[in-house]
Amino acid sequence: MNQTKIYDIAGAAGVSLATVSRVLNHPEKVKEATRNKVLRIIKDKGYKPNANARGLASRKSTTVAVVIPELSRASVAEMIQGIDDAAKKYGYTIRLFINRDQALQEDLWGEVIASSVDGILFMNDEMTKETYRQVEYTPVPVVFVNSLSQKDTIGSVCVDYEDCSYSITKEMINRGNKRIVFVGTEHKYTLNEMKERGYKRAMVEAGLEPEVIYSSGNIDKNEVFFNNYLDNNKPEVALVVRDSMAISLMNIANKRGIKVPDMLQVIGFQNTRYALLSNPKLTCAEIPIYEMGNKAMSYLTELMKDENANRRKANKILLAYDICWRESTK
Amino acid sequence: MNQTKIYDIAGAAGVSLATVSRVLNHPEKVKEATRNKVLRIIKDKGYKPNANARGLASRKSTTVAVVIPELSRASVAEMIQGIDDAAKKYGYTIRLFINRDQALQEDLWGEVIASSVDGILFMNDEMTKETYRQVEYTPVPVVFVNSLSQKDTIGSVCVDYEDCSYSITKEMINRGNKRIVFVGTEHKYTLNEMKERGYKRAMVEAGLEPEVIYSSGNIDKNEVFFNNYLDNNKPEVALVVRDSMAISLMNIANKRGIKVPDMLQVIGFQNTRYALLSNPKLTCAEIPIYEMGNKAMSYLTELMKDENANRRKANKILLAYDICWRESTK
DNA sequence: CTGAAAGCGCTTACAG
DNA sequence: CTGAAAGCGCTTACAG
Repeated sequence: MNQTKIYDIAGAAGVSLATVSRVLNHPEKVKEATRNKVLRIIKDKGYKPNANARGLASRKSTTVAVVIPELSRASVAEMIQGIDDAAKKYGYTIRLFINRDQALQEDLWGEVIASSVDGILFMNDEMTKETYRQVEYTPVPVVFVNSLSQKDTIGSVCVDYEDCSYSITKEMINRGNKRIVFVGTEHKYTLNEMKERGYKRAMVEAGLEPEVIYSSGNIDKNEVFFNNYLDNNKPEVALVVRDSMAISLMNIANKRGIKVPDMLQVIGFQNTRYALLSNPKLTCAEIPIYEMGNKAMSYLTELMKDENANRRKANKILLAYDICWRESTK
Repeated sequence: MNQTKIYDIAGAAGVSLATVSRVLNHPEKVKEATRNKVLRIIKDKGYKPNANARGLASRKSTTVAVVIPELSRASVAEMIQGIDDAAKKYGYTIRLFINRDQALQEDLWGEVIASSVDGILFMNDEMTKETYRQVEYTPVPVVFVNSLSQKDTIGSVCVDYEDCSYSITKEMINRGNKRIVFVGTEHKYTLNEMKERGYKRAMVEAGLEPEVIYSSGNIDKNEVFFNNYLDNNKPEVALVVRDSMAISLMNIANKRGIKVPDMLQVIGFQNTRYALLSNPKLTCAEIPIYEMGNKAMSYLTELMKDENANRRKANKILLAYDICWRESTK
């Protein structure tokens, strides 16, 4: 019930509490014999230093905040897995902040800062000027994950979605397809806009007419929307920003007798488990989500170690993507 | 850069820091005029109390640990969503601990306790004696989520999976089906065992032979396994513990020309988005995952308020489930 | 209703 | 290499 204190360890080891503290934080400053003795007692008693006291005294907490818009997306979960693995490696624990409501972002950010974390991993769907301002005033290092920073004072780890979208589009054009439609989301996301730009660039370069439609994230609405669209259109290829939407589209096409991939090819942008459970299996961009989280956390630990991090130019780390060709393309 | 301290507020308001502290923690003890003045200055300066100092002085941290086996399951994400909403309501923040490796659970638990959280929400796939022992020695309240506690000193919020499985099986028997197979996971999970028990009970009661097979969580392996199974078996109904496995099975059946639901009916146990994106759409148990997280967090706040919580008998809260009949059954 | 003071459990210059 | 002491930023009895 009563947790062991540093005093108890000091007492049992016959040293001062300063020495126990040093064993924990600067072991090289303690004579080996003393150190081993203290270490043994710490282990015996199962002593764990109180995190609050430690944080208060050292002005460090060895915890990082992970700020995400929501959790239910498969990609977010996998990213956090990557973050957590790196965090464990460097001895950090994670404090989760879910920012469901954009309007409340400023409040949330206040909470994050007050929680006295040593650094922040920030994933945000929409980067506004306000967001950048907030981040720049933050007293601890911040790294964007799965978003590209526009300021070179703020680091980010991302994938070049524009380039990815461009490549896929170009490849499909090279394969002889002409009518390629880009399916985005009604709601504007910074990342989806990158994809849209890449698509448009490839189409325009090839002298083809870009065709962009926007659908909802809701499955029922999607089905109505896609049915309507297919009533009047016969695209050869659909590039769909979200896997769930891509699968929805394939299901609708199938029901209408439009064979995938023979009559319509469909490509998604994430390699979630959905992609493998669909029938036919979805071709999609392979985004290294786990690595993104992992790299971002590693990078953040570097910044947290570096006193002058905030004055230095920040890195933009772009991870390589891949394309997973499967059954929904020919 | 330099955060405002409680001293700054006290200075600006012309009161002692004790008064500022009271405004924050026991506002009713402060005269209204003083309180309002202090509150205004707090707001003006954007003051947020340092969480570590607060935690140290009050021996409370207003943070709770959420311990989960992994994050990539859709159900876990949704549960955390529910937890987070309740946490926000009561002013708690969440600290996430991912317990990927059962063997390391004891270490993890040590970390959790050292992090000086006020309470713990614990989701665990396998409840061992060791686990119970750990939990009982924990100095703060613990609530199991999506697991049923066997001890009446430990509270839990769950669904009666056994009953759920029993009902579904019975319903399918009533509809005239005889050959009903239960598809579990190779790896043993406490929850899946509950489902298996319910299934068996219904079968035995009806004088039917229970038939249980175990498959892997891995999609590729599943496909091989299901193909093998269907080579030699013609079940009328498959009850599958995991949605992704259920969908895999449907896809395989489809490819083999086994029409779902005409020749084979498939039922899942979670209502994830997979269920809606499958073709045909999967019939499944509707487990109130979000509510589970939400209720568990609410219950935990009650326990955290109650000094004697650990001496009282704990609640077992069983949430109602539903069944979502869709296209994969007839 | 308010203030002065002790104390929460650590870390880290500063001496030695 | 080690100890005594100050201090981190709060909260909360205790007086008044």
